[in-house]
Amino acid sequence: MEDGEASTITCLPTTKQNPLQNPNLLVNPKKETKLKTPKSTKGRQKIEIKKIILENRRQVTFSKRRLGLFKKAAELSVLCGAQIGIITFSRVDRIYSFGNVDSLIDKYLRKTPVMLRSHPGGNVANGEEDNDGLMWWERAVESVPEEDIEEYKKALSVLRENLLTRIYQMSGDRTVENLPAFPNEMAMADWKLTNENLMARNDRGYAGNGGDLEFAFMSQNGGQ
Amino acid sequence: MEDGEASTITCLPTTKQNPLQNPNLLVNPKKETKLKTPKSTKGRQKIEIKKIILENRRQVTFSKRRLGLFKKAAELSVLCGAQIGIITFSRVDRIYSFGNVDSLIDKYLRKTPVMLRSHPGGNVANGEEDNDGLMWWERAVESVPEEDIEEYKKALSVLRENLLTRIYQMSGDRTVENLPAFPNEMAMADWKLTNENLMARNDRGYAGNGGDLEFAFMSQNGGQ
DNA sequence: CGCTATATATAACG
DNA sequence: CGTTATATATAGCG
Repeated sequence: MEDGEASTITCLPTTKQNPLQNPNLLVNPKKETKLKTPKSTKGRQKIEIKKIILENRRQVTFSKRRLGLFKKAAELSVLCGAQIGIITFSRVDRIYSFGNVDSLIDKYLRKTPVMLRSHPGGNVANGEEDNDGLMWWERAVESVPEEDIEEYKKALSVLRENLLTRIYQMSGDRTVENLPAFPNEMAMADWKLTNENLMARNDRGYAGNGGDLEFAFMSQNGGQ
Repeated sequence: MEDGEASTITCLPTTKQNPLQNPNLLVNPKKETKLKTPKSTKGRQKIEIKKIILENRRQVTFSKRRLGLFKKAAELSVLCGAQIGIITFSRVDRIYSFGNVDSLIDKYLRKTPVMLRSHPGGNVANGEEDNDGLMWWERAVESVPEEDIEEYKKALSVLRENLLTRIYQMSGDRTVENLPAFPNEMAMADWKLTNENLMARNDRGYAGNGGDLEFAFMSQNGGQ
């Protein structure tokens, strides 16, 4: 990324011309005797996407790629005006995050059906706002009337439980697109196949699947 | 945008013969008429990391890059055994997530210092476990003794408040490396350094819908 | 969506 | 951490 020149189209040979060509390349690449290839490095080698064993090497890779990932995220974020958040836990539980994680988490949780399910008997979709148009979980704890505190406690508990449940409910990866309904176990462990159709479909499309949509905090965007 | 600086092929390859030159270029290095070798495509063009205006184009880019991002994440996840979660909200609030988001969110929230700070007077670092080695916020709400319920409520409230605060406190990106206890701002600076104003609008006002609060707690690294 | 020509990301190696 | 040689990701287009 750190190119130094904003080269637009200029009158240059379309192909890379490199003044700093490698010696051996300048020579006739064809016939070669035992002249050793002075290639300074082997360059980027193809690697298999399997867990890197060497602790050390893995660490390095983690650093590099994490940075790369974040960079990509940043670009995507600005190119398309999207909000992106990334949370990463290294093996030692060190947290590396990117973006307004907190904000996104909140947004995510709100849109996630799980929370709704936790609601102590009530249909949020019906708009069961009590106070200032805020949903029960949005209200400050203090505002919860004493008589409802029991329910509130229960709700919180269930919420956490549900969350945890869902956690173990799936492992591998998951690429779920939006959720008018419940996150469907979908494609996960696909990319394990190879780095081919890693996350393939999943995009666009499953709007009325399960149909067990019980929550409706859906965004009001119409959209595009 | 389509534009084109059509003035592309006006120049001749100034280079001396590059042995590895593109075939079509090899054919006629000289001024050419309209012989069919128009290079099927212009190939990947360098783009500026600025918000893409054309709705259509942006959509395409979003799809492609999102996929790429997720793929990278998947690879990183496997290569180094790290847990990665990505949440993405498109402009229209469509959620695209990758990984065990729920799990990570939970983990994230638990490790967040904010929560610790929210503890009604207590130093978690000291290991103030009450019940089964669980921290107060890990215990089911029901397990909170009646006499502590007030404190508990208060704590929850503060927690929420802190979260909210932190949300607005920062924008753009942040790469915080977590610590067992309190977080410490760091890497972010470097990141930003390397990538100039890459990110800028990770967060736009989505304040129009009555409450975009989020969880966030402080960013205590006051020290730093 | 699939292609192609390039822009980028990075595995190896000081 | 900086370099180098390659493996990948993708912008532009049909």
